Amino acid sequence: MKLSKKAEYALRAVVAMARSSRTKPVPIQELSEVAHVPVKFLEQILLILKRGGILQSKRGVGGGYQLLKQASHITLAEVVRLIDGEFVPMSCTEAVAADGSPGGTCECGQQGGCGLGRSFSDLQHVVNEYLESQSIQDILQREQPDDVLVFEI
Amino acid sequence: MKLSKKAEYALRAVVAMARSSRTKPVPIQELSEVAHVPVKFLEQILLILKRGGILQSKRGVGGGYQLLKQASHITLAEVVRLIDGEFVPMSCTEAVAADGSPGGTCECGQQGGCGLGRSFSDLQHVVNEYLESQSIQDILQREQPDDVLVFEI
DNA sequence: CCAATTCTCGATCAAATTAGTCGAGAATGA
DNA sequence: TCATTCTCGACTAATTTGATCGAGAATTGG
Repeated sequence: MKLSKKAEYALRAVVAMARSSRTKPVPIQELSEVAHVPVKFLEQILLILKRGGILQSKRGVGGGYQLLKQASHITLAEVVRLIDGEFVPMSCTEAVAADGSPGGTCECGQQGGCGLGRSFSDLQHVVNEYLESQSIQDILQREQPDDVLVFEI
Repeated sequence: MKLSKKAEYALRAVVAMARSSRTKPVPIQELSEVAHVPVKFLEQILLILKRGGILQSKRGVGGGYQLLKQASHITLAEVVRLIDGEFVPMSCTEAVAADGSPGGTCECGQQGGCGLGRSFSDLQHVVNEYLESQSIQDILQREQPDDVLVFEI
């Protein structure tokens, strides 16, 4: 019941990019150092974020990655969903439709959604709403200024 | 980012036991059928729940498992924590103390807790509070009476 | 005491997932 | 043309997950 390292690294990378006031692209190599993420692993991650419309890239000298949107318009949910997929706490939540109406049959054998499915479906919504509510900008504002590592400009 | 099958099965088993009005112990075999969980796997699970103080067992003919507490006094949190351990959404939340005071150094390199750690620590609390708030009795009340399978008495 | 029943428990196992690496290649700019 | 930097598919090692197996110990009924 936790984020994958990949998602955690993705968040770290996006936060690090948002922290920098630099307008030039950041090479993977440099981002890797600031965010404490293995280079080749970060490579994969940034590619996913790019395909997901969060970043843009530029090749060659002076190239690297840049945020495509403002930090205040990128939510935790967006990043996490791209990497780890939707948060689904257990199999039976899938049988419960958004409006609570009966869906398919749960793996547990009951039809129209079981009590556990309903309860965990509520949890799913609580979590999603929280992740949607938090932007990368919000994260920056909760950092302690004295301990933060920023790119050199 | 989801419960293990083990935790899901544990919840199903506890809910099934709570559903039954029977006062005699339920054998693993029977529980396995009602809860749709493989017998030998369920065996392991029930043992954990027993050691965790949720169930009691009795051997021999007429033996089986029984809830040790009322359904209204068993929370989802209790069951899930026994099987899957504490919900910790990411590594950096560990560096944030319960009161928000600076803890150790995150894996991300920052000291006194990073912004991500603080935000996910909040999520952790939201989730824990939800799971603590929901009892097995609450789950029973959300079942649809017509579709539920109960033990024969 | 014997046999059937039922829990106990450690070992083992296959498949899936996770975390991370490698190396070749394509685009870009100087 | 060369250095730089992203692109991308393949690969691997370790871990976790989801089970299964089999021997054994307790309990009850006869």
